[in-house]
Amino acid sequence: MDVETIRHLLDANGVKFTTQRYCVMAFLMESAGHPTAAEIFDGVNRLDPRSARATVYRNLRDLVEAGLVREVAVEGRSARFDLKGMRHHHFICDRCGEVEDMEWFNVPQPPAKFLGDRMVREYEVILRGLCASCASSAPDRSSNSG
Amino acid sequence: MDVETIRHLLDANGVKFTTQRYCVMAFLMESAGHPTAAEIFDGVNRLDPRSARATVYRNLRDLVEAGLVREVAVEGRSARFDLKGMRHHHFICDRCGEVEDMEWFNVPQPPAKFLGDRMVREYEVILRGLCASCASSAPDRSSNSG
DNA sequence: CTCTCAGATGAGACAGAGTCTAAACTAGCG
DNA sequence: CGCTAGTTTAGACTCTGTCTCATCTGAGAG
Repeated sequence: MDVETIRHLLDANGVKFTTQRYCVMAFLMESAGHPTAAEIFDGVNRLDPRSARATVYRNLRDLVEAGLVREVAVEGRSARFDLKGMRHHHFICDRCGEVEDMEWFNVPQPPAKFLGDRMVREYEVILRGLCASCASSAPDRSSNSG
Repeated sequence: MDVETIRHLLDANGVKFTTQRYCVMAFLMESAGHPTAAEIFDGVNRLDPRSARATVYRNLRDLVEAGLVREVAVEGRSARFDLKGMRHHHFICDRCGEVEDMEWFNVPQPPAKFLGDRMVREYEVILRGLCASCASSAPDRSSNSG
């Protein structure tokens, strides 16, 4: 990914360009799935140890604040991150915890009477179940649940 | 809440009845919102210190497994729990992190072509924005819009 | 290029959430 | 009551995420 593209993205969103921020953005862009902060830290430093853990976390937060990155909350362990580009829904696998993007399909806005005085900024559909690979290898859950 | 009602609920879902599980269920039933594990631990022991922290966490997990309780993940905060009775969507406040139930409204199933081989167990809509009380006291965020 | 300063980084201590273990306990049954 | 499988306890432990402050860096000015 072109350094200048990322520089512009950061700049346009009022975030100062730094090597460390570049690395986080670049990693997120190359990354197919939804890496956790730990995976991002790891991935960024795999190339060359150049970001402290605190920095990765701080930058992730700044990038979320700036609207460039989305944080996906998943039941269980740690937060997962996602470049905020195209709108999409999320599918979360019950078994392996993988988060997959689902192509955006339109969902009716909730009826106004349900909303009351709330101000909706965004919404998405969360689907849960078994991802393709877990579904195909799904034995059963009844024998002994781990 | 009637002890026997909870006993039956647990029994019907293959979960052994214990005082500690009763307390968690009872607390969840009385609880209006979506307490965190820590709040549940706290609430249960406010009556009388009768559950270790590990027990509360384990029971919460067991209850989720058994399908009696739902876990709601919130970005950047600890998990919140919710008695799984009526189907509903969730509204998460950007500012205060509060999770509110939204009355269930129908959402079209995602087009099959998007699903591929995934097996959907359930789905819900997550709405994000400002809850009624944060919206009314919202100063401004508009000076630099994201 | 060099100077300068606001803002960013690094290292590691720290805090909070959640898990694990082994010994003791209890629900449910006969 | 006594048995047994499953549960609870206490607290150490792991992991995720945050904080501090000395040091460093990006980028504009000269």
